[in-house]
Amino acid sequence: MKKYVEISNYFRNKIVEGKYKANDKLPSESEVGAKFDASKMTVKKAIDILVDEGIVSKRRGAGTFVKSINPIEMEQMVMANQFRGTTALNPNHDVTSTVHLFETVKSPENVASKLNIAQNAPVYKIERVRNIDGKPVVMETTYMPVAIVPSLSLGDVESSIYDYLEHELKLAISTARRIITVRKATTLESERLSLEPHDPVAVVEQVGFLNNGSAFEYSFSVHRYDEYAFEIILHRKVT
Amino acid sequence: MKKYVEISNYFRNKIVEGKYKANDKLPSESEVGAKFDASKMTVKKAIDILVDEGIVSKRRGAGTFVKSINPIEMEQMVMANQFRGTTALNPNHDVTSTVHLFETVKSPENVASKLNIAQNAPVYKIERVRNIDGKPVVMETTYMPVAIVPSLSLGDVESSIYDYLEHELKLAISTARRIITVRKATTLESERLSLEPHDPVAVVEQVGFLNNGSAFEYSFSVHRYDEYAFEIILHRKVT
DNA sequence: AAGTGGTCTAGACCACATT
DNA sequence: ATGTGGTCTAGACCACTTC
Repeated sequence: MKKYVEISNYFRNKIVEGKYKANDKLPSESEVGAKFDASKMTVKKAIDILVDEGIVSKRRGAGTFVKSINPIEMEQMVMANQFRGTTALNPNHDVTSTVHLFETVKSPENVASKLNIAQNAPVYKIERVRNIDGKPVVMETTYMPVAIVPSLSLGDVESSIYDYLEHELKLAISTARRIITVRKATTLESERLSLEPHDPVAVVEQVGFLNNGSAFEYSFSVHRYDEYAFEIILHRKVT
Repeated sequence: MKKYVEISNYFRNKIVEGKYKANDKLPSESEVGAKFDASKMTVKKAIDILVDEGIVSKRRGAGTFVKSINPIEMEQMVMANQFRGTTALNPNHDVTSTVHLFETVKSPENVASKLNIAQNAPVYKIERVRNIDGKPVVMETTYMPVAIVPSLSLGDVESSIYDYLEHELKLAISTARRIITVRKATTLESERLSLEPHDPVAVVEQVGFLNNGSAFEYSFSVHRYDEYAFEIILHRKVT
C-alpha cells in the first residue's frame, strides 16, 4: 500500500465517521509525518487528495480544516467524481441495452475531428438505448475507430463496451472530456425514451481517451430529464 | 515565478502552438530537469498539471505523450475547469441583474443542512435574473449566511456578489460542489426567462466554500436550455 | 517569535515498458 | 538491459498566520 494513500484514507475515514467534525483542525504536517513515519512531501501529497475531494481546505500559516459539510453530504461526496459506464454505476439494478444500429461507416468530418483521425477512416457507429430495470433512460450514439477497437461484436455492444475494452483488449481508459447541454427531445428520441414530444433531455457529449493518449470514443448521450444528475467538485484557479 | 508553473507553461505553450503534435513524446523527466535545472519532483509536478488539464498522458516505463486532440479543441480545453460567476465568464458581454427578491429570512431546514448552520439562523434570500446583452439567461435563487456576509447591499446584489465577497470582505472563495439536473420550467421561470411554458431548463445546484472551509453560498440556478453548456475533464480513478 | 503549509533539492529504490 | 515514470526521504528555505 502506498503510504500517501494510507494516510489520506486514515483521515478521510476519521472525517466521514465524524471523529473530525466541521471546522476542526487536522494535525499539522509535521505531526502527521511523525505519526506515520513519513516525510513532509508524502504527507502533503496525502492531504492534497482530500483537498481535491473537497472535504478539507488548507490555509498556509494556519493549518488544515474540515469543511462545513454535514456528515450525510460528506459520504455522498466521497463517492462522487469517478467516471464509469452506466453498468458500473448501477450495480443493484438490471442494466440492459437495446441496440438500434451497429455498423461500420466512413468517419464523417465532425467525428474525425473529435477523434483526431483521418476523415473517412472506418469507425463503428452504434446507437443503443440503455434501460435500467426495464425503463429506457438514455439513448447513446457512439463512434469508435475500428483501428483501435478491432472486432467489436454485437454481444459486447449489448452488454458493456467498457468491459470489452478493458478486459478483452486490455486497453486502459484514462480520461474523458464531457460537455453537458440541454434541449428538447426530437421525435425519435421521445419515442425511444418513452417521453412526450419536446420533453427536456440532457445531452452529454463525450470524448474518451486511453492512457496512451488516443481518443477511442466519441459519443452523444441523450438522457431522460428525470433520470439524470451530474455532480462535480470545482476548484478555483487563483492564478 | 514558481518553477513548476514555468515548466508546465513552457510545454503547454509548445503543445497549443503545435510544436508538439498529437502522440508526440515529450522529453523524459530527467531531460526536462536538466534543461530547467530542476529536480525530478518538480518536473513531475509540472507535467502532472498538464495531465490534470487533459492535454497529455503519462505511462510509466514509456514516457509522456500529447493526447489526440486537434489544436482547436486543445485551446478550448486549456480554458476549461475553472469556476467563475456569470460576470467573469462573459467579459465581452453586458451582464446585468434584475433583482426580484432580496430579504433576510430564517434558514429553512434544507438550506441550513447544505450550509451546515443552525436551522433558523438568519440568511439572505436572493432571487435575481441575470441578463447577458439584455437577454435573460439564468434565474438564480441564492442563500447566504448573514454571519459570514454581513451588510450585503442591494447594489452588490445587482452587480456582482462575488466581487463584493472577494474585494470588499476579502473572503477567499476556494471550491464549489455542483449538481446539474434537467427539468421543465415552471410558470414563474418561463415568464422570467422569456420561455414557453414547459420548455427545458438546466438546474445547477451549488454549494460554495471559502478558503477556511465554511459554506458561504447555497444556490439554485435555472438556465435557459439554449444558453447553457458545461464542460469538464474527468479522470478515471484506478484504485 | 513560533508554527503552519508551499516549494525545491539530490538523491534513493521501485514498477513497468520497450528493445 | 536500459530507460521511463512513481514513490519516498531528510533536509532546506520561503510565505504566511497567529500570538
